[in-house]
Amino acid sequence: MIDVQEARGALDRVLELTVLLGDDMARDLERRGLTGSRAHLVWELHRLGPSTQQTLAEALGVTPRAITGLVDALTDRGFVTREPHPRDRRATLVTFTKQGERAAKALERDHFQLAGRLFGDMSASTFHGFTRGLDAVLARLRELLS
Amino acid sequence: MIDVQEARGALDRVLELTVLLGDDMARDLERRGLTGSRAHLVWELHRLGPSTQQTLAEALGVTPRAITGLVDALTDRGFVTREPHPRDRRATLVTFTKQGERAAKALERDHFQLAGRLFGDMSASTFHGFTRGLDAVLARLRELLS
DNA sequence: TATTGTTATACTCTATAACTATA
DNA sequence: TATAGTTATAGAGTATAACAATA
Repeated sequence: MIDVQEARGALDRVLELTVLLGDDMARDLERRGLTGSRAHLVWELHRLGPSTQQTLAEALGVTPRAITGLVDALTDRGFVTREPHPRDRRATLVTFTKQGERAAKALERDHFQLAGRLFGDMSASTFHGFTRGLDAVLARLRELLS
Repeated sequence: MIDVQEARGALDRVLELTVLLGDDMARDLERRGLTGSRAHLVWELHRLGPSTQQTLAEALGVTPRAITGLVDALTDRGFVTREPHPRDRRATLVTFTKQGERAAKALERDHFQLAGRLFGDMSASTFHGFTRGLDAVLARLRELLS
């Protein structure tokens, strides 16, 4: 249905969007004293509550070893602590400090704010046209990757 | 105009799109023996023709030191060579080998193919609704980052 | 003096493999 | 035996700073 050149133009703009979005979010994270990977851990910990490093490894899709490094860095910077697991002495429960809690809530606020900035002023018809196409592309991509 | 929760849902799906797109492209690159950063250099070199490392540093938005590392890796793997600059003995011209040329063309083909897979089967109205919203979001984002 | 690309050093993120303590 | 998390080691990407060769 769609011309190849037109499709390519759309893909290029989608890729530009991913780059700019990454830049914008990295800017926020730097202000919060977080890198992308550390923020991802904070985000998931906020979603899951106090968690073992195994659980976090699965949530982030990285090895347990990578979690050790991220938790070390977040501990050094005062965002989280390692607490003993109440029923398994092999495991630790990664837990927010007050500062970590505040940072997680700030990420949440930044996220809402960004959503508002990107879409808040859009007309309903433009917005729904966009999300309709977006869902179609997402469905295609999930199919390609499965 | 748009509800905050709806906007957030759209942002989440855009972020999911960036992740899946990254996964899909990384899969192609691995097949070509390239990492993301090295492929980016190959892509720009294809666009620019034989270039100094300074030029590539500006094109990729990284420091000259990072280019040294990428060119070292691409040279070791047979994608590019460092040729003397004809008029400036300080500089080198990074130049494709036959293999590098083939890889660049393969990236181009993969790119078109991905565009076709994502958008090719889309109805014209869905496609144009999508690109209209996409352009609006891009414009917003450029504004935010400027 | 300024520029090109390098070496030196450091930080971040990631992986695999071997190991310790515990289950 | 299996699991949780560590140490050891390695590779990739990036940055700043000091330096050599050349402009």
